[in-house]
Amino acid sequence: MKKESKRPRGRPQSFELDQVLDAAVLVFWSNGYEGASLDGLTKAMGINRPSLYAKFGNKHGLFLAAIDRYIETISAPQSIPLAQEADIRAGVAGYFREIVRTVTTVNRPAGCLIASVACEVAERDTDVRAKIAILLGQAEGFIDARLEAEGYGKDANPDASVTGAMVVVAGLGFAPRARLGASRKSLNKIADGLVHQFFGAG
Amino acid sequence: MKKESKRPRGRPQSFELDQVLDAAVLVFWSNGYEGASLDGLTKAMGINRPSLYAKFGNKHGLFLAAIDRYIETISAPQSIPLAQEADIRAGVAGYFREIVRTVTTVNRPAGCLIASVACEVAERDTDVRAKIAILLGQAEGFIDARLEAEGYGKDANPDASVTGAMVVVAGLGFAPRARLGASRKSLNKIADGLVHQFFGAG
DNA sequence: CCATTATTGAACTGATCGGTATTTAATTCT
DNA sequence: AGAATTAAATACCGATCAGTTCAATAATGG
Repeated sequence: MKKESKRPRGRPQSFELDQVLDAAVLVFWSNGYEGASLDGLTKAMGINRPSLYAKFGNKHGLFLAAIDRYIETISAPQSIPLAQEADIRAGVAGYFREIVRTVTTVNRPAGCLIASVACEVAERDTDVRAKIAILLGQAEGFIDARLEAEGYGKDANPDASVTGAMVVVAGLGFAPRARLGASRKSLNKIADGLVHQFFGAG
Repeated sequence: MKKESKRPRGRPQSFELDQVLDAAVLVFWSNGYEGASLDGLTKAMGINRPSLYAKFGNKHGLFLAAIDRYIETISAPQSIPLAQEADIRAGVAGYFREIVRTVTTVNRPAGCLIASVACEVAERDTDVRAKIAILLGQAEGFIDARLEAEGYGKDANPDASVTGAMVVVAGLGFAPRARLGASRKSLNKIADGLVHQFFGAG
């Protein structure tokens, strides 16, 4: 039998990891990577610099951890409809709707930490580039697998294996549009229009 | 009669405005706004700080001028097919092809100064946000106008007036995907697939 | 030659940058 | 109680940031 989690020896950590990461996510999301200062980060996270460095190594490590947290709490839920809706058409529709919802949620930065910030930084940060490329590749593969399982679009498109990539690229476009101030309503119309073009009147 | 542009009195300016702006474009394109330092900018532009400040006021003014230069030299040519191709289908196909070409040109930063950098900065820079929002609005309007003139898609889509916005959003997705390392070939397949979905087999 | 305008390069500003060293506080173990 | 351990808090580090000033110099027109 394992004894239940024993508390470590020294002074207990006074902050919740996920909680301070959520705060860091917001700062990076709004200010970008270089635009986010350690003062701003520590202030928002409610911890001191040494605690931050003990936990995450440096600013870059914190950024990577924040990206993981964002993927876990925000990106992954966007993909749930892809797996759970009855067919791939409804799945992509839900996927787009979730994206639109997150990129236009008020009292939060517009756009998407991945599409708006991480993809910008990816040009000069190979860690970030690799991480996000894998994430998008998974989404594409998942869509293509369901398409194949449903026998969908094989005849409707010159190359059926490109549909997942098409959906992902189109999905990436919502974030910059939202960052310029597009309304949720207008983006939802675009989302519905895209689904209509991809999968027909349904 | 006006006399032809008389040269000013003193020492002539030793740099070409467009030339130093092209250099600034590359620095911002690769490093982002906050990631671009005045040292890096002046070095790449080949001018000194006082010359830069005399010409552009400050870093932000230089960024706005660089965006204008980018629009003039790179974004605007992308839209030429929209006006010059025989029909809107070929126009959008050329538009996507041009976007893919620019976001994957080697020996230059990946992605797009507008979609990758300016849209990120737009979250905290109202000047940039307004400038880019107008630019995209024009592209959408132009596409919708041609669609209406050609009577295209009115019946194929729940709301014909959304097609321009759909095309622009999808077009915005190429830049982040390229920034993650997508090849020109793969993006061209996506571009062709999108045109196929939007306008049929053609 | 003179007046005018621009370039140059360096020095310099105060602020802020990312990152640390040091001390103090809170806890467990012996 | 006291030693050991871990984290928090303050203050601090050198470097770099955007932006400015200044004096010297260079190129033009009048």
